[in-house]
Amino acid sequence: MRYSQQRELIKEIVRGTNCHPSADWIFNQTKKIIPNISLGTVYRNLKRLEQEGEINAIYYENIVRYDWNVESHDHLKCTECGDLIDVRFSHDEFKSIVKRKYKFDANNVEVMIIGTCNKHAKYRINNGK
Amino acid sequence: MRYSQQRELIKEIVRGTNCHPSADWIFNQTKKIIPNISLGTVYRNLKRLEQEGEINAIYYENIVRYDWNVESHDHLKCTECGDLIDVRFSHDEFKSIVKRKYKFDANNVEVMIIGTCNKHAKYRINNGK
DNA sequence: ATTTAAATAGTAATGATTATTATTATTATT
DNA sequence: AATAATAATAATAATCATTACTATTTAAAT
Repeated sequence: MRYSQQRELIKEIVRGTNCHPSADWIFNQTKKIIPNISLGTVYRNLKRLEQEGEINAIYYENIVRYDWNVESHDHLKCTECGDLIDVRFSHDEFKSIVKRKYKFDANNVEVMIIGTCNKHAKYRINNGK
Repeated sequence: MRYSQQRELIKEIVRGTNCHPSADWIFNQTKKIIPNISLGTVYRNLKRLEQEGEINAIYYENIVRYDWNVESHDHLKCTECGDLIDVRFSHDEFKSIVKRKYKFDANNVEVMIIGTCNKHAKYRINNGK
């Protein structure tokens, strides 16, 4: 694969944030450095980087989000602020259950936990200092 | 809510299949009965039926799929044929872990297991009769 | 039967993503 | 270093799922 400064920048941006950004957010960041970069370039390179295992893609709802964390992991999605939070569960039990009961060969398990994160707790208990 | 034959038909169609259909598939089925039904009507009613808990929506990738099964459950997605298969796991452990470690209140857990279903097994072992 | 408002059909608009194409830039070759 | 070959880009159009809009129809209350 041939070098391109656009692709390097895109990779750097994804690796430099914990916010699980969308293509559009990444596009806006890249424009600050390369003002005439094209949105198609961002999409093409994100897909490419994902295929090569350089970054991770999260497919949930109608938007693809990207993640520098390429290790197998799961997410908490807060319905109040939309944030995604990385978590890690073992999937071995799921894999062995579906193999045994359904003869289904699992490559990947994606767990999305929907709820509200600690920023939005309604009733805080004051335990004193 | 006022009666409409369109909505009744849509509900019947979703409840009458195990194929986790998209809005477009449902639209094509309804057209066989009500030829001039509108795609917007299908989308509007699917959303409505979901909000009322009459049917279930599955948000994965860039398409919404519907399911008559409104009990909490999970899915196996076959990358060969695209089929979704219903499975049921307990989510209690996940919920208690994220509550304890992240102070995250989980309402819902969605597990999607990606792999290949038994229809596509390459090497069948013949154990004899 | 008349009225009222909810629901529809038909169509336009939106938002995310992908495809197309002429131009530009990287890398290999002379 | 100049040239050639071709991969990658910018700019734009197209696509696909979904939502919004609006005039008309229809269920149901009076």
